Amino acid sequence: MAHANPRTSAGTPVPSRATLADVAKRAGVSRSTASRALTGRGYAAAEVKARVLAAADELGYVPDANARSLKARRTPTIGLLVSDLRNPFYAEVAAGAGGVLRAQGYTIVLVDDAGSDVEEMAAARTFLAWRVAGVLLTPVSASATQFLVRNGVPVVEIDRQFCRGECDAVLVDNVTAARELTRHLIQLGHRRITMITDEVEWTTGAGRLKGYRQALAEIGRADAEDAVLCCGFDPERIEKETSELLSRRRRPTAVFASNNLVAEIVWRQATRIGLRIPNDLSFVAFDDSPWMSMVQPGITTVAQPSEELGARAAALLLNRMAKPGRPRTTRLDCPLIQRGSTARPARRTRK
Amino acid sequence: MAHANPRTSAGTPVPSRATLADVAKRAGVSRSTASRALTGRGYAAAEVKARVLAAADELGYVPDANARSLKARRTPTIGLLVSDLRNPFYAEVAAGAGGVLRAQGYTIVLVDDAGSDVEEMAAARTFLAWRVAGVLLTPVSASATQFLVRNGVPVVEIDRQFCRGECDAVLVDNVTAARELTRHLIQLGHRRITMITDEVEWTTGAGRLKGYRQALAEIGRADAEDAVLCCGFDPERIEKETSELLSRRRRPTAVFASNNLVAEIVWRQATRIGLRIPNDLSFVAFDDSPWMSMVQPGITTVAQPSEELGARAAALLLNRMAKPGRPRTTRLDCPLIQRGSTARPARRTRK
DNA sequence: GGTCGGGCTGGTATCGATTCCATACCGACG
DNA sequence: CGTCGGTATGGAATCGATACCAGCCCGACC
Repeated sequence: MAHANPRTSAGTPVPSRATLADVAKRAGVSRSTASRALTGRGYAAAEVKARVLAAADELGYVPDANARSLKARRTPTIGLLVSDLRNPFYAEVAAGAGGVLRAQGYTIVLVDDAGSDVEEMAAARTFLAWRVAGVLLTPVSASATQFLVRNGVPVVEIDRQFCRGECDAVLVDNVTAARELTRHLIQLGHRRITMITDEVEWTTGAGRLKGYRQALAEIGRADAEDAVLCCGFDPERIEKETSELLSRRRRPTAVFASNNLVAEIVWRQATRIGLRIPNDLSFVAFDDSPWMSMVQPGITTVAQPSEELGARAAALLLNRMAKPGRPRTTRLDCPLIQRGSTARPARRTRK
Repeated sequence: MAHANPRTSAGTPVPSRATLADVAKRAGVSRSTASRALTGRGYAAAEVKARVLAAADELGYVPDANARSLKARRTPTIGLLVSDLRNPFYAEVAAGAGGVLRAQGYTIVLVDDAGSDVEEMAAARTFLAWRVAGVLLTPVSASATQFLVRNGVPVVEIDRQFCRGECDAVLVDNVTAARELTRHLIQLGHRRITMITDEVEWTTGAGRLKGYRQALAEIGRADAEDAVLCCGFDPERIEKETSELLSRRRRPTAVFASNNLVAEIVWRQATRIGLRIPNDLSFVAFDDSPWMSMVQPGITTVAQPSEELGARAAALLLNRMAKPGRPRTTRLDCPLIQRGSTARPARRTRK
């Protein structure tokens, strides 16, 4: 249903607060004058201005943002849609964006869509209803973005891209980073490298897969398609398939986890099974996460500049709101961080 | 300045979108009828209703939340104020609250105040301006809460409490949990246990300190006040003082980190110095964090039910909005999670 | 002295949705 | 036949802030 009324809220109406009219009356001027005195737009005699300001202070007047937005048909508000706040990656993206936006006087309306495209679409409707000035999102489908763009809302896709050419995007260079990471393993002498990933369809999964393949192609191993373990998003399934993979007699000498969630599961399984890293298994991950620098040995990763991703996206959005133009895609680099989880493969794997 | 105009937003007004009047005209009815047909309040003939619904769909009508809120003088929106989204604790609180609120049709306005009371107060003004139906916050001072309460906004304090008796709160039982944690160390035979904390003034720091002291008092060691290292919030200072403490000849046999931030720093210093946990040093922390179950050995902690903290606070807020009443404080338990970071103290420390 | 223009103020329409009220129609019933 | 109750609809006021416009005063300048 397209217009199910968004739950007309609960509770009682807020207790009446001072309005502009109250301030005006107390200062003995008209609403127009009070407005001018408070906003500083238009003429207001210094003496009158002081009186109005004083009246406002005494009444604890706080202008009603809804009324203001209604009249202005524009709100100093940005919609922010992420997939899962509990994942440090998204939390940092949100923090990065929040810093920039708050500094510019914008308020954030936050929605966590739990990775569901239905929730994502619902959030898009909410944003539109609030007439937000722009939207930042880590998309899980194309539809929400398209819906917003069609309705004239500036949108910036973050981390993943579903609507290339239709809106701005701030991504990381998944291909290059994944290639570097894989090359690193290859240089150490690894040949049986399995990539474990949840998906290979989105720009993230696809890009990382591509980089991984490129590196393998450089040593003539492009055909090793069976070396990719794509498990979907269900943690239990990832757990099961990983465990199965690592328990094989002829298991890979190195694994490449495609993001921090997968990495955590893989690492736990490897540890549980008793594989010593890096002696028995080299381990790399895409997307640095706090624990990766704390476990022993530390995990070799490419670090996504997650906070910067959010900050850049916010800056780009503000720019785009100021002056429309052709959509641009920004791609940030992910530095390779070498820690102790990678080493030469053990000799026993030689045939 | 009380009324600095909240940056009158940037950018151009949103492109005009379909309004209720457009829908009404298209369906050949009045705005009143269209409104009744869409909201379902009041009479509307089935045939007319269908026509209005169709018109709305065709026009892609999305009701303006600002206009609606203005008229209703109430918005289905909750303000959420946390100290640092990058800290998993706050991220989880936010996620927990978000789940409950979204399910009830509420939208979240999020502010991250970076632990600053100035930002906190600014956020309170923003919330008031938006006429939010209620506010959830992890306070860093009393003023924002008091300001909101005085203005009739239902508030729930989370994790910390500055306004006891003035508003609801959802906390954890800091005293009991800290006592349990300390007792655990004592039972293992530790006598020189240092608590490392950033603050001892807020209900969190104070409560944890109290529990720690209670446990020590049970074995007649209540006087060991010098055993508390209170370092403030600056990471470098915590680092320096911790490092100094752990490098002493006669260092404690166990340390108790008062939260996950402090714990991370302490743990890193201990590791850097080369102390083996738990052989050279037993280590416990308040506030479980993902890395604590991944490092070897895992860290013994009391786990704050952070997500539940958020969810319960949200539920409590909704309740309070529905029917006002005396403020209530809910206290959740923190289960002790024993991992490998605690053991009997080494014999060398006997005198 | 009359006109001009700048400083300043208040009245009023407006943003979009909701809601109260007046009106109108219909069948049923006294 | 007149009236009543229930269904249905449109007109108009309202929420709070803003902005346009008309109009005022006053000094300056021709």
